[in-house]
This record gives sequence, C-alpha cells and structure tokens, in this order.
Amino acid sequence: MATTNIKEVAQLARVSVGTVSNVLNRPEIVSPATRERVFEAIKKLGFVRNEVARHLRAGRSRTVGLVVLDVANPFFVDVATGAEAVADDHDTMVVLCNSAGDPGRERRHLDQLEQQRVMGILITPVEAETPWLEELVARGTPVVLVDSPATGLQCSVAVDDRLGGQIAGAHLIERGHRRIVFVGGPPSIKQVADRQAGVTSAVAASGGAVELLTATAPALTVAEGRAIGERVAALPPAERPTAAFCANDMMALGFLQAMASHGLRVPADMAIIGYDDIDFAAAAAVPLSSVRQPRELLGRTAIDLLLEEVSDPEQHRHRQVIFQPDLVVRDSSAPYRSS
Amino acid sequence: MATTNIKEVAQLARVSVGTVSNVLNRPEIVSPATRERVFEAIKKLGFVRNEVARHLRAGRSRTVGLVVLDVANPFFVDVATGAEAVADDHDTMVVLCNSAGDPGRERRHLDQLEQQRVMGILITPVEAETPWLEELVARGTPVVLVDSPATGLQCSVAVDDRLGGQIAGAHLIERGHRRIVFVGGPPSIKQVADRQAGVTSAVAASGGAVELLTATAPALTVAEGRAIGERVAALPPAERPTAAFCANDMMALGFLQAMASHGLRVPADMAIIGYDDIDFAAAAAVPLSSVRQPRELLGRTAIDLLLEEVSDPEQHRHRQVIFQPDLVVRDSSAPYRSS
DNA sequence: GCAGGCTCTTGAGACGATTCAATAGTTTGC
DNA sequence: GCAAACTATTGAATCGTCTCAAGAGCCTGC
Repeated sequence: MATTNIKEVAQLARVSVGTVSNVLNRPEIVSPATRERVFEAIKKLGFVRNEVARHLRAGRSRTVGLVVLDVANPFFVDVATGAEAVADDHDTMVVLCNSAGDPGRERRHLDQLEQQRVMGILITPVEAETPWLEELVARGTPVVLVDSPATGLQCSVAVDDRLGGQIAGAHLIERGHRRIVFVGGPPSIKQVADRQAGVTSAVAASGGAVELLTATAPALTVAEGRAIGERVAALPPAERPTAAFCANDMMALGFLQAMASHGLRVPADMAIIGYDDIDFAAAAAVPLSSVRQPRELLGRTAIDLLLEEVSDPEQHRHRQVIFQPDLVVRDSSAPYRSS
Repeated sequence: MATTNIKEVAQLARVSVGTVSNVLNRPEIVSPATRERVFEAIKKLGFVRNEVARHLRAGRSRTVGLVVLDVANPFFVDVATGAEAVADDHDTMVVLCNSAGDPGRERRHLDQLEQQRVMGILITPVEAETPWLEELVARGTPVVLVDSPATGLQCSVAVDDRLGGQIAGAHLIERGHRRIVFVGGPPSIKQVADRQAGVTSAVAASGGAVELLTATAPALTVAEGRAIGERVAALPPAERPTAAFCANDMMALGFLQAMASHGLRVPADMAIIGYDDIDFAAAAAVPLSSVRQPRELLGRTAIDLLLEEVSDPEQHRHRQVIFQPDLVVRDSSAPYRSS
C-alpha cells in the first residue's frame, strides 16, 4: 500500500501539513519556493493522495454507480460507454455493476454503492416495483433510472418500448406474417412487458387476422433464445409461427442459431426481428433486423440528469426523458413467401 | 446523501458510539437488550454504514480494480465475469475500467485506483513496457497482469499467444493456403505481437512455400477489421491472400463483413480464423473458426493470485500462470479449393 | 516609527467509523 | 465476605486530508 502521507511530506519539506494540502489544491496561494520544496518532497517519497480521506472529509465522492441488467449484453456496454464519456469530462468515475437480472445481486450492489457514498446511481432495475430504490432515494442518494420510465420520484431516460414493439409487430404483419411469436423474458422486467404490449397492440390492430404466441424465459440471453428457438423449431410446421419478435438481440441471435441447427431457413421459414440493434446484429449469420435504441445517448443523458441534480439539488426538477426507437430492416425479416 | 451517522444512532439508542460499532461488527459481545435497542435506532434513522470512513480507518479496501483494453470486446467481459465470481465469494468489489487501448486513459485509471487505495489491480496493459505499473507496484499496490506474461516483478496469468498463433497458422497451411494475411493491431500490444510471432513461425516451418502478409490497425475493433477487409478485398485476385488470421474475433467479424459486402465467399474465396472464441463468433454470418482462450478462468485465476498475495504478502511468491489455447474449427476455415 | 494592509504559513478541528485500554458492574469460588 | 474472573460498556485516540481562523512577517505610506 502506498503508505506515505501528507504528514511525511510536510516533515521532509519542513512545512506544515496545511501547506502541503494547499500546494495540492490551491498551488497559486503558496510561494514558489515553498511549492517547489513540497513538490520535491512529494516526488522523493512517491506520495500519492489518499482519495478515501478526501472523500471522508468532503462528504461526497466523485463516483457514480451504474447498475445494469447484463454486462454480457453489448447494449449495456454501449450505455456505459456513453455515460463514461460524459463522466470523464467531469472528473468523475463510473463503476459498472452487473445485477445479471438477479434482484439479490442488484440489492447487494446498491447497498455497496450506498455505503461507499457514491454521488449517485444510474440503474436499469430488475423489477418494476423497486421499494429498495425508493428507500435509497429517500435516504438521499440521487438515482436516475435508465431504459425504464420512472414514476416521478426520480429522473429517468428511456426509449418508448411500447412503440418499439408496435413498430416491430406492424413490420412483420406488413410483410405478410399471420402467426408471430414473441420471444420474451420475465415480464417483471418493464422493457419486456412494454415491448410485448407494443406487439400485442399491433396484432390487435390487424383485427384478428394475426395470431400472437408468447414464449418467456428467465433471462434475456443467447442461451435462452436458443432454448426457445429449439422448442419453436420442434413444432409441427402447421403450428409453427412464421416470424419471431425477440425481446432483445441476444435472444434473437440464440433463436437464429436454433433455426440454423434445425435446418430452418431465415427468413424463408422464419423471419426474425430483434431489439437494441447491437453491433453484432449486423454481423449475424443472417443479418438481423432490429429495433434500434440510441444506446450511448441513453447513457450520456442519464448521467447528465444525475450531474444536474447533484450540482443544484434545490433547483432540480425530476424529468422523464423518452427517446424514439426506429426500425432497422435487414435480411432476417425479408418478405414472407409461403413455401 | 445518507447523512445519518453512528453518533446519532448512539444518541437515539442511549449508548456510546463504541457500542454501536460493536453491534455492527461483533454483535455477540453486546448484550441482547442493548443490541436490540441499537438495531431499532438504526432502522428508525435509516442508518447506512459509511464505507469510506471504515476504509480510512482500516487502511485497506475491499475493492479490486480491473483495467481492460476494450469493454466492447466480450472477451474482456468474460474475464471480468470470472473475476467477479471469485470476488463475490470474498466480499470484494471489482471495479471495471476501460483503457480502450489508450495509454493516457490507462494511466488515469491507474492513478484513480491507486488514490482510492484499492486492494490491488488486475490489468491487461496497453503497452509491453510499463514503467508506471512498476512504480505503482514499488509503492505497494499489488498488481496481477492479465493475458500478458510478467517479467517476474508481479504475478501474471496468460495464455500462450505464440502457440495460439502457431496453431492458427499451421491449421491454415494444412488446409492448403499459401498466401495468408495477418490482420493485426498495434504491435505494442504484447498479445498481438505474440500471435503474429506464432503465425510467422508456422509459416517459416513450411520452408518458404507460404507467404505471410501483414496488415495492422490502431485498434482491435470490428470497424478496423472491416477497414482492413475492404483493402484486402480490393486487391487484384492474383495478389489477394486466400486466408486471414485475425488478431481477435472482433476484427475477424469486421473482416468477414467486408468480404460479404465485396461479394467474396467465406471460406471459398477467403478463409478466416479469429482469436478468443467469443460467444458471437459461433453466431456470425459464417461461423468463425477461432483460437479459444479460457476466458473466465483467466479472470478467476488472476484474482485468486491477487487475493493470495494480499492475504499473506510475506509468504507470497510471484507466479506466472500460463494456459494453453486450443483451436475451434468452424465453417470459416473449411478446406481451400482453388476456384 | 508605526498603523494598516499585504502575503504566506500554521495548527487545530472536523469527517465517520474502529479499536482498545480502562472502568463499572456482576458473578463465581472458597 | 471478599478477591478473582468475567461481562458489558465507555471514551479517547486514530486513520489522512481539508478548511479556516489566526498569526507571523514584510512592505507601504505618511
């Protein structure tokens, strides 16, 4: 451990600790000669500031927690990248925490972050109901919900998932599909529920001509997408849907793999549309159509809101920012032709 | 900010701060009645321990920094996942930092981590020469090099990249390729240099029958892989290599996309082999052959070494752990047939 | 020569939790 | 009944830094 402290520096430079602190924080008020001596002592001892002590004194840290549902999902990595870009400009550190869709892990991370007195937390919650979060906010840690609209208790940034689902559904229906499966995850995740509601409303708008099936998995991963794909592929052709709308691209990629391994052609036998438009979607076996979200912008906006709240808590009014998704059509949802 | 402190709890429970601390840390030595009163006060006030103060007092934290070359590369996400799994079992937090291949960013992250007095740092350095790192170690922060063999100054975990390159090269040669391009990144990155050395030695072993070209990019990303792919695709067919060995899967995916957009068939016109075997490699347009590394195991082993060093610095001897890569053959490197 | 105004520097008191020697109170053993 | 042993609690010191009121010099102007 770098164990040299400001006191040793002060001794070596023959000044008081207060002066060393001044050299570090307001060098202009220290005389050049003294400043030089202090710098030399710092260098000689290899002194490194103890940020922990500074925080304790200051009462607040320059760290923001970002709790995401799945670090393995590039969507969240992009959100994090956006947030970090802004944080960098504000001398702030972002610590990335992975709840992996597990409320227990989420809670442990939140506890840890609160105990560390982070400046604030950006979070994509596992569940729609978030009593811990509300307590945490009540105790004074600012929170911004990411990719999940808030109830007014705090700020949030989100993309209109209902609209996204609707766009995806309308697209598949327009392409001639009459039997569509929604490949989703736990409906407790707000985004999943909304996307499902969106596709459901698109189907309803078709006036009964289109049938919507639903498959749910415990997590939005490639493996779960593949598992559902296996089950769908195993259906007798007459019962099998001709198109799948997946709750995210990870699932879509897994679903796509299952189609391939069962000899089903995409999009001829099965059209697929994903969600998020992660970079890997375009590089997939069959380039994936997907509902695109402004990933980095979500992260940037979230931390902007947080920094705004922190810098002027009195003036701050909570805001709910909502972005629009848009559809990226690639090969996986080419027009339906009955074989 | 959760601003209630141990003192207020003590007042409300009508005990001393020492007793509150005891309730928190050694509840068994406090009488049940007192303990209960303190718990009630804690609950009533919504008291949350200040980890910063604990840390200051204790002098050491329960946090480990993990500095990676590229968070957008799932390889590193998997390494991080492995490390976090072990950390979880030791009540330790992993802070993920992204150097993005930029020495400046790397240095800023290292400074930050040192100032926060983290327990130790796991890092995949941007450059082979690492003077800052050595100073950091000299000042007392334990460091474990990840995916990069150390010089003996500290522990390291790595995969034999030279062997990996050799395996990939031998495989392509065995498949009949006589003109191979190495799609690499900055040679300052040790892994890249080693993989290149490996393929070079495989080519040398062929006794002059095989020609090896080299393309380098400033970063190991999908975009850079695509850019190199564009250049290679533009070569006259006679000069064009028939196989590409990419420094990692991200580049391979980009390279693959470029082939597709130029109408070159993989593997008929161009065989491709990647490195890392990330999950997306199997889901690519043409499933990618790749040199597999034990990704999570790297992370687990790295933090194991770190925890070992921290828990008993006297006894600890630095170790260099080296794993073996193995080849995963998929469609992208099917046998070469002259068109 | 001295008041008043500078410029630097100092030193003490937070910040919030932990630790430990000291103390008060209770039980046990004989 | 009293010393010894034990239990429960206290209070002060400590970790490393920052802040700020106060002080020490020094200069300037009259």
